[in-house]
Amino acid sequence: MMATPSIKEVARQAGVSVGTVSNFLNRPAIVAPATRKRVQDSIDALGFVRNEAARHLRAGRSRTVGLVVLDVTNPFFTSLAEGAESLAYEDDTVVMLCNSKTDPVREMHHLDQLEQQRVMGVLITPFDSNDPQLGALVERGTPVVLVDRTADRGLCSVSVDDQLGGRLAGSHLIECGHRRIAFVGGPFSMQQVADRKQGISAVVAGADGVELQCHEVDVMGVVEGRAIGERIAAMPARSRPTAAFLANDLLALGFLQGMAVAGLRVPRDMAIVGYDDIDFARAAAVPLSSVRQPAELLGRSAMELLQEEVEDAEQHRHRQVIFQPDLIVRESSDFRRRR
Amino acid sequence: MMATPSIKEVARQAGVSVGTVSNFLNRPAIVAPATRKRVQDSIDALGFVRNEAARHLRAGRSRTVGLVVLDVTNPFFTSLAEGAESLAYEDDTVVMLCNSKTDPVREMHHLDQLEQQRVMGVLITPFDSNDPQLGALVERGTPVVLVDRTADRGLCSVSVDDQLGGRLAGSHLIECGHRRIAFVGGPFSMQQVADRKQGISAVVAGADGVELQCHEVDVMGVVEGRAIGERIAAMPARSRPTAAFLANDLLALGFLQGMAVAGLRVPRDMAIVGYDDIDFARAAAVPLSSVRQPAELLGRSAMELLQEEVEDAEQHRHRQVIFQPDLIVRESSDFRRRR
DNA sequence: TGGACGGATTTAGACGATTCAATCGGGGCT
DNA sequence: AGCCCCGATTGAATCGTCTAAATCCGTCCA
Repeated sequence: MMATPSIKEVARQAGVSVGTVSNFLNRPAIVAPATRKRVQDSIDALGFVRNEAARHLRAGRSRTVGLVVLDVTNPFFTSLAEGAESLAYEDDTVVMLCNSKTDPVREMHHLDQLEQQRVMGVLITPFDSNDPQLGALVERGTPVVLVDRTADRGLCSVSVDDQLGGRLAGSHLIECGHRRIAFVGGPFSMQQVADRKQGISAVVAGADGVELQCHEVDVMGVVEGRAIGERIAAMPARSRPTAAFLANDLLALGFLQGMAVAGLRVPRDMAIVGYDDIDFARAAAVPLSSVRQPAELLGRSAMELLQEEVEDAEQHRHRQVIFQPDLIVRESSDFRRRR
Repeated sequence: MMATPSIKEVARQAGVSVGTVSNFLNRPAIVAPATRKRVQDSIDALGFVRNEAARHLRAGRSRTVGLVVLDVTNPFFTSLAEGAESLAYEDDTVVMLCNSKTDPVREMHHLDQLEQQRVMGVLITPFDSNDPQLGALVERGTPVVLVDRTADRGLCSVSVDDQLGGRLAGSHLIECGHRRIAFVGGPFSMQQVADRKQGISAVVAGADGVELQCHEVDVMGVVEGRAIGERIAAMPARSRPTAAFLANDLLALGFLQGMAVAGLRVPRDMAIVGYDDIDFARAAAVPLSSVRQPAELLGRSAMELLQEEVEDAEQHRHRQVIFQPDLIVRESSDFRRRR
């Protein structure tokens, strides 16, 4: 039951000082080849594994980045995490994935833990970007990059133009001849959702005789989408919308299921446009039109901004990067309704 | 640009020694109320945050548990993580969620990182439970609990009787009158998949005139399920299976989509039984029959075993906990075929 | 031959929190 | 008044690694 050996035991076994072992680990070039071999052998023999906590303590900062997302089960966020991780990997840092589940309490808990761990930085899709807790974290010196949300104050952020996304979806549906359109998303207090709503509202307002019905949900998941779908399907055909724009693809997939259950055909009876363009969207029973966000790129860029800030904190200038969304038209909305 | 204050500055500001501050943090009861207040005030004033790395170094072990899963996008695993996390939360420990994506290289990388961080322990659904890397980790003293997989050697594990699950699904389909049944899953080298297959094979072998077709996939996701579904749907009705048992619900959902695309009705033309009973299963266009695994309980139990082992490493005896699965029958298989 | 040079290695603190033995101080008891 | 006791507090050592400065030891050149 020997404890994990430390650098000290490696040094003793190899007949060198701890400094040399440390040099071997960090700057092998300055260690003589013969010594190098002896140290390597001792490391192998003892099964030495670096103690990250000690390195971290000494270095003053850890090699871990916290990534706090709203929903790990949403492929959009896992793609995003993928992107962040791929960059981190090259940089020999670790991403700690935290799931806030759109719950401010959980979010806070995670932020606490991450701060105690003195993470290099935090990438976060915050529930509320004006959260004082988040502000305090920044205040105390942890670099924070907002993800999928535009920073207003002095922070870096990486986001997608959600209003444009909303406009793209709206214009498309209007062009297809729809005059009663539903918007589903929530909570409306979330900036992303509000922006997408505002986007479609704007184009609807600019078109004659087009009406927009908004439905708010607490959580944007499949189950909620299906429930709303069934409710809308139950409306009399006269007043029922003929198209729906859902604020994410999970909602849209659920909505699609709701249509199937209610016996409405997609896209003939109901056109559907989702958001995010996750893989499921393409693979759905009726392939889903969706506003694509470059999820992986978002993750990569956020990590890039963070690395930039960490490397040169002094003269770092916060930047807000904004990407453009694309509308991907598939079968679920591809039906030209006659006026 | 002040650095984060340490316990030392808190002590100075409060006019006490560092020992007292530490006592305040760890054993507040033995600190005099007046002192307590002064320390608390200083902490608030300075915005002190504990340094986890230092605690960890001193304590010799961290308050983090690594959880390595095969696929974070699979709700089964996120439920499982949920369960593990809920217990960890009570115990003031942190769960580090790692996604191996069914890739041994990624898995290894995560194990390396976790070991360097000297995590309290690792909960893992390994790609291959005989991985020497995993053995080495255990050898060097990190407690490991296998999840959703039964340990053979000296390890704790928490799993579900997958053979029973396979038998349940098989019996059900046979009772419904099906004589040509497909099994889809993969890779077959994974124990869980192999067991489920073996379970259904056993009951099929015990029934007269029933035939089982097995299809192997690399990854058990929606996309793969749909592809297999379309392939099977394309078979001539004469030889096409009338029922399918899928080794997880993602496959089953994809398979269901494949049926819809091909114009086959579920359950009339094709009965479907999935595995895991994730939320999507109930919410699917045709509600999915599924073999339910108590995912959250699995996570909780695994964490429990780990905590047990950590608390009393000396006289800990490894245990293999096995739960029973339940078959949940829903519409996708609820059709009594005449012989 | 002596000194300077330079590469390889060692030495000696940190880093921040914890812990335990040592000390302090005040109150109560004889 | 003297002493003891006990709760509260302090001080110092420790965890494992890193780094800057110091040392060592050949070698080369003047």
